[in-house]
Amino acid sequence: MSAVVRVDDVAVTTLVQVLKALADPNRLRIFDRLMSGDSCNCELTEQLALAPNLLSHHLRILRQAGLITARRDALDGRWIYYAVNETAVSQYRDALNTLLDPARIQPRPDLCGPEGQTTL
Amino acid sequence: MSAVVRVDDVAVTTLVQVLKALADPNRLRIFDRLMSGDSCNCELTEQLALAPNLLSHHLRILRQAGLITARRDALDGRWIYYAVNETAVSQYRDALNTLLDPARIQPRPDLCGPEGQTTL
DNA sequence: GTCATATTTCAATAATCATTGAAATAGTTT
DNA sequence: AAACTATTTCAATGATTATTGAAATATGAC
Repeated sequence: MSAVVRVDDVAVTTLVQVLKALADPNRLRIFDRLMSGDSCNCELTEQLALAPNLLSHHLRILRQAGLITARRDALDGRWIYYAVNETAVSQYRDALNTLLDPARIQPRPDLCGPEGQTTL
Repeated sequence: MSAVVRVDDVAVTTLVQVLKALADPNRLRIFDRLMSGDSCNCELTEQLALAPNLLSHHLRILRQAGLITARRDALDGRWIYYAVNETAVSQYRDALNTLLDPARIQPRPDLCGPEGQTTL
């Protein structure tokens, strides 16, 4: 029992998309900022010293990965607030926890090379 | 107290390198295979249906990110076994756990747009 | 030494992606 | 309506990177 857990079960494609979204210095900083609370494009533009259109590009990638969400200001619809998608983030956290779980590391006595034949 | 934790503290560059290393379908599968025990190039070539030199390329990136290690067969040095670097993986797991920790998500009443002015 | 094996490195191509500046969209104000 | 504002989309460029085939390295067998 306790079949070997493979990441294929957790959908490689989805996980790769999330990892790719975070595997960029600018996006990692954007995401980390959003963990400290919602923010709009203009605010991030100031804090991170990036062009608004570049911000918009990175925000879209984070959104397509499901990491963040967008909503318009209730009083002035020109502002768009970005926020961390808590449920998705928790889900991805669990997936990465499984992927990197040291308990999953298996011993390997039957190596394919000559060394693996010694105990046979 | 409880200063806002930023990922800058955990070295953005290192984390990006690790995320980049895993943000590829082939490398994610390679890493997941190695979680099931050490393996050599030839074995991965079969299992993943990739060219040996391509495997070698991806294995190097995983190694440069600190995720895996390499050692030669004790009896026949032509074989090279790759294995997950347990201490590094645990460390990266902790870092990602912090990055994606839902408890870090902060409320944001003072939004930069008009909506944030309502309660003032 | 030569030959065979496991793997890596090199060089080139193809694809992906970050960045930039200009134009377009959506919303507000007057 | 026009003028203004926040943001996005578009098109183009430059940089990175995955992939491929050929050559090189390293080790062991003869």
